[in-house]
Amino acid sequence: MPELGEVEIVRQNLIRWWVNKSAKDVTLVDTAALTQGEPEEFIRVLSSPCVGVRRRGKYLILEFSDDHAVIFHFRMTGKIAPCTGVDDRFVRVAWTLEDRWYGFMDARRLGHVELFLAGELQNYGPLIRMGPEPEDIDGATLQKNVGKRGLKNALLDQRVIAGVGNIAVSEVFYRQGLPPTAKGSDLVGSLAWDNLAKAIAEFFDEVIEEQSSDEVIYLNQGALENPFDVYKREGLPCVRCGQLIRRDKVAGRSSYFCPSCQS
DNA sequence: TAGTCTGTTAGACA
DNA sequence: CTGTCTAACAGACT
Repeated sequence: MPELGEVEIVRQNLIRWWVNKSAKDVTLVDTAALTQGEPEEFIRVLSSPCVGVRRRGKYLILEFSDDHAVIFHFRMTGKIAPCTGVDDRFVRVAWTLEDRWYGFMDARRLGHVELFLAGELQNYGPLIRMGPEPEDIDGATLQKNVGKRGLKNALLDQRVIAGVGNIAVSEVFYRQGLPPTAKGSDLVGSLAWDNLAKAIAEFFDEVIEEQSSDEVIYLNQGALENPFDVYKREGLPCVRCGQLIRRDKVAGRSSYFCPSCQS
């Protein structure tokens, strides 16, 4: 669930499911999922009471009562959701809470989990370098962090602003009328930057509002309906002007856009 | 069938 | 500094 909104939904779910409780039946199904820490200690920590769940950008941070923390990163296809048990398809870590099974599921196995002492978190590079959360960043800071480079490339850089992914870029650019190839230097005036910062935060607020559920379903995993305005809508009419949505590769990844509204 | 695409990101390279 | 490419991996789609 790679973008900020989906990770936040998982955070809120875990607060309901796990905080002030202890998991049982903790099983590291795929030892390769654990990229920092020893399996035995990891299982012991996950079995101790969970005292808090935090999020920073796309990183999910679970705090446990014995002064350890566990960080999940879902990359492309990972998620934490209810599951059937250790034999469920794609399950990499499984556990029970109040006799119900939950798991870290990850079809592509690009995601991972890491074990830390609570005090070590402040030395974790990705968190140290991470830019401000969308709800905290102002236009001037965003402009400074982006500089003059390609806007899409910059926004995907987690040091510039936390949590933005490829979907958010397409959707926010559409809402702001920006072509996918816009440069930082194309955005003139503090108002334009304030609006961009606001649009990013609003996009994620809407995702959290509209997609909250026990299991986030990705578009390519059988979601009933595409909830986005342009993302994955190549060849379909723009909802504002009727022109056909196009897909171009920008910064190495697909950008969906309306050639008329975004020029 | 084989090739192409994928909601991420660190690291290599030009 | 900037941009572009790749690998890590595996499933779904054309």
